[in-house]
Amino acid sequence: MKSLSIKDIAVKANVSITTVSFIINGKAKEKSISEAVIEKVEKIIAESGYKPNQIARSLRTGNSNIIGLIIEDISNSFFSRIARLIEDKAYKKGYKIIYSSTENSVDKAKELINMFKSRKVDAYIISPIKGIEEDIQMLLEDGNPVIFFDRNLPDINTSYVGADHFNASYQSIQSFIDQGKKNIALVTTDINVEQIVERYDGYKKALEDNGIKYDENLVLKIHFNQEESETIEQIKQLLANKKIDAVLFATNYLAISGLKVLKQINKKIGDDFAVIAYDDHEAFELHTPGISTVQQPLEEIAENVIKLILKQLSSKTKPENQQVIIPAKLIIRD
Amino acid sequence: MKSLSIKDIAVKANVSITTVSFIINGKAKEKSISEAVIEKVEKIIAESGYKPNQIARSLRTGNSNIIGLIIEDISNSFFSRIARLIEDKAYKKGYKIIYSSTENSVDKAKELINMFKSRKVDAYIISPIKGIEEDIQMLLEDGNPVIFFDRNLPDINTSYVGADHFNASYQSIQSFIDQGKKNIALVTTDINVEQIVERYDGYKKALEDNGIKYDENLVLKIHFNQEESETIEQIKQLLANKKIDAVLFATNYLAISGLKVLKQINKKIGDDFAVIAYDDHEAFELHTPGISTVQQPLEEIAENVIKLILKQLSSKTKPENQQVIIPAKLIIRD
DNA sequence: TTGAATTAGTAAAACGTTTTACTTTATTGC
DNA sequence: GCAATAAAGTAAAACGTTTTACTAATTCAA
Repeated sequence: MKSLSIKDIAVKANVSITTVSFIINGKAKEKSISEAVIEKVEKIIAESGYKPNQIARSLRTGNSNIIGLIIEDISNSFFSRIARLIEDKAYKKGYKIIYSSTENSVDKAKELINMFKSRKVDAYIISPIKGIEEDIQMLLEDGNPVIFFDRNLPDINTSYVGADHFNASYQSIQSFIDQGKKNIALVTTDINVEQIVERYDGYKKALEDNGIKYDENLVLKIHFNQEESETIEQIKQLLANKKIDAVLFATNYLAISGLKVLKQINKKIGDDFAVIAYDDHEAFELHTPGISTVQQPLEEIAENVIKLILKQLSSKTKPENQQVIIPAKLIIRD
Repeated sequence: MKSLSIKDIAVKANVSITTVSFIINGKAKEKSISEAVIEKVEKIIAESGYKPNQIARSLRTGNSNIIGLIIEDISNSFFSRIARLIEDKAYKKGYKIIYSSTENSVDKAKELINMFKSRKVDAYIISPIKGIEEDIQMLLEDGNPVIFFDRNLPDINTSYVGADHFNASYQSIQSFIDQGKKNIALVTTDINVEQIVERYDGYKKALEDNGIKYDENLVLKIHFNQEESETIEQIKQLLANKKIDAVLFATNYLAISGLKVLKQINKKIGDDFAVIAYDDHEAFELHTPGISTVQQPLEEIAENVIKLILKQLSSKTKPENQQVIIPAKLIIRD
């Protein structure tokens, strides 16, 4: 019933707790424990199915082999895919991931940080939101490895991995223009984070470079956690503007709402109306016609995040902060 | 730098550690600590930002306020949605969720169970796979609350929450037949779990009840973790059979592969060819025409799971096991 | 007035590890 | 033959809490 402790093993093997601990932690050689004792203890451990209590271990060592992952919403496929990739890669290095969603709420984000802190996670991987700068700053000051991905907070000085949102957005608009589009709309959110701003800047710059005047009526900023029905209503209104011949959606869920609108108002994507969505989604490939998307390099993002985190975890001194910007890929479908 | 401990607070307040502990845990009244001391200590705690070390707490109390959630794959939208719902609901009751994916690997599942065990999670919510019966049995014998959802293991005697897969499948086929379909295919997986078997049984029974002969050539069992390209190839082969006038896909990712095939071979869904997918997905609503689906009652499943778990956690004695079967909803789209 | 009960609080053990500093015995070098 | 070194192992402190059992001072009841 009661689970075994190291003491039980020590008693069974007739050695001290210390000895068992050394063996468990692979320090037997270095601490000169005899081959015979090692074997005996290992046999007993294997037979009894003893597993060290990680909580006691964490309490003593101060680290947990757990990395905390804070994202906006696990049910968004962008995040769930990246979470899965990060989980896989961390797992292979002996780290576990705990993840939790902020739902874009500053309060929830702060609570999560506190929860992770009091659980002594070894590192934090965060897709941050505005308003938690202070909390992050404290983590950094306490010497915790913190890495941002997908989004960055300009005021905070830490490593970041993300796609090149500015260029991806720029290229999307450029491709519209190359197709001869003149009235290009942008549906984005009012979340005030760098990556969203960059997408917006790329949109503006591409227009400007092509001598197209920026028209504020063509930009729709959706409030970040309103009901989808309201979003749909607003997009419908935007599209009532018949001049619009192309739309860039700045996130996949906005694009999905947008596609629902198109279906409702029976507007077809084709030669005279084009759409590009940011962040791929299974629905886009299946859609008829296929929806062109800016595909974020999920695999590379996850790879780099883990690489940077592990580097920090294994080095005593804090390595230089790095900003890894990975090009996104524009996938043209039809 | 170093984070505060209860001792620091005690020193600052000039009281004993015990007193601080009582106050933190809301036992001050009951332990007759004076109002003045309570206030003083609470003020110091608030000002210093002290947060109890949950690890030490867990070590001492033996519970963690964490519930472990084991699912097949967090990047599958069915699981990520349900995870999100469970997370939300648990969170409101003061429980945190740690989740991790098994990827349908028995080894990984066992490892996860061990990891959760050594981290002393208070309860386990599992979408189980065949092959982990023994491990689950051990958890149960040790008195851990364990609840299955989505899938059940017949040999294990514990609570379960899931949709009524048999009837959902039966109704889907019945609706095909009502539309006059005669050659109805089933694309399913070879995972040997109850819910998949039930979907298959529902298919067979509906055919039988309508006097249609079961034709084994119309049933395709996809190996559960093969490459998608292979799956697509196999579905393509199946659909080479021109007689087929309806297909039920037993999971959402199979349906997605199926839709990709339809797109490739340019086969249209319409009067003479119908499709129903199990488990809804954003892509199905957006698809033109809309894809009919069996919608699992995610909200209710999550609700019931949490309700049962919390009931077990709050009662000393283990409550009766319950099997909660919730009707699924067939959504006809076009 | 005294013994019991209440109030206000504390000391110390316990949870299960890791790790430091130590002991004892055997081996080596000269 | 003896000091120094190596080999094999252990006792006990520490990590930060909770909780049990205790003390001391005050109040109460008869």
